[in-house]
Amino acid sequence: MQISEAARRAGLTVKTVRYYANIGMVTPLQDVNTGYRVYDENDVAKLQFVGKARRFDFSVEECRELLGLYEDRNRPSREVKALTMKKIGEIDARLAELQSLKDELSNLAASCDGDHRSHCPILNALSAG
Amino acid sequence: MQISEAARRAGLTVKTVRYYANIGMVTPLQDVNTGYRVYDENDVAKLQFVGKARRFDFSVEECRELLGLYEDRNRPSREVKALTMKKIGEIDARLAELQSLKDELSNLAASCDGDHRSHCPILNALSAG
DNA sequence: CATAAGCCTTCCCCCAAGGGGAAGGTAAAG
DNA sequence: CTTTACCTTCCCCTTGGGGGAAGGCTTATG
Repeated sequence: MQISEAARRAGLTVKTVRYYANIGMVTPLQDVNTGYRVYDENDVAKLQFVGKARRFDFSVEECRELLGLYEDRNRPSREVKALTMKKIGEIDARLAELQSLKDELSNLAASCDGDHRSHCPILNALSAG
Repeated sequence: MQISEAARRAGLTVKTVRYYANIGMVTPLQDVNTGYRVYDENDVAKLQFVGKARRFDFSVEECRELLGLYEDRNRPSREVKALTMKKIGEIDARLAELQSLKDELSNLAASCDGDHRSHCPILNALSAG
């Protein structure tokens, strides 16, 4: 099939699929005459896999790694789990960071009247050394 | 003072301070002879303000807006509060998204033995349509 | 036959928010 | 006089593609 159908079936944009081909992540055959990329079922499966992993916040490089593990029928599940746990750790760290930011901003917002007057504890806090 | 001292006092890198000058956010005077940027106390205060707002996850454009409000002695505190509430909303949305991702990944990780064998529910989930 | 539609290709610039480093000017100190 | 430590501009790099130009292919229609 052509790239647009592969993209549609994987739930990705054509640009994205072409990008994955360019970086060597999902590499279809290429028609010698037309230069068109030709995707098969296996390519579509890989595209879906990567799309899903991306939605799980795995980076493109991590997706490449997962894809390698996915294609290696004999890899230990340990490796996949380790990558997943690492990602969970990163998400945890980001959650804590964002929660802390939210708490501080909430405190500031609560202390600001938010009316027509100019007095503003938020700006005061931002400008305090 | 020169840019390195301004950067040091604001807790920013020289690159960052120069960048803020280039995009017109904190614009110091420039020595006609040497071409050196010359910062005064007010510039440093603005740099500190922006640095703090950036740490609160405000984008550079939002910082520019906050800085405008900060410099307008007569603006209603309503405007600042609105920007802050908007940012809190964005953080909330990201928190929910990350929490959901974490839950899903945690479920997957829990179902995977993570041993030397190749059976891996994580990969199976990623490859499932 | 001409041409328009609808695919496809490569190529280049764009985003945020700077980081890294080269090439070159300036100033103060030894 | 030269070293050292500043400073400047300029350009490429990052992530994960998006937007669009210029051009090639095939097919359908007038």
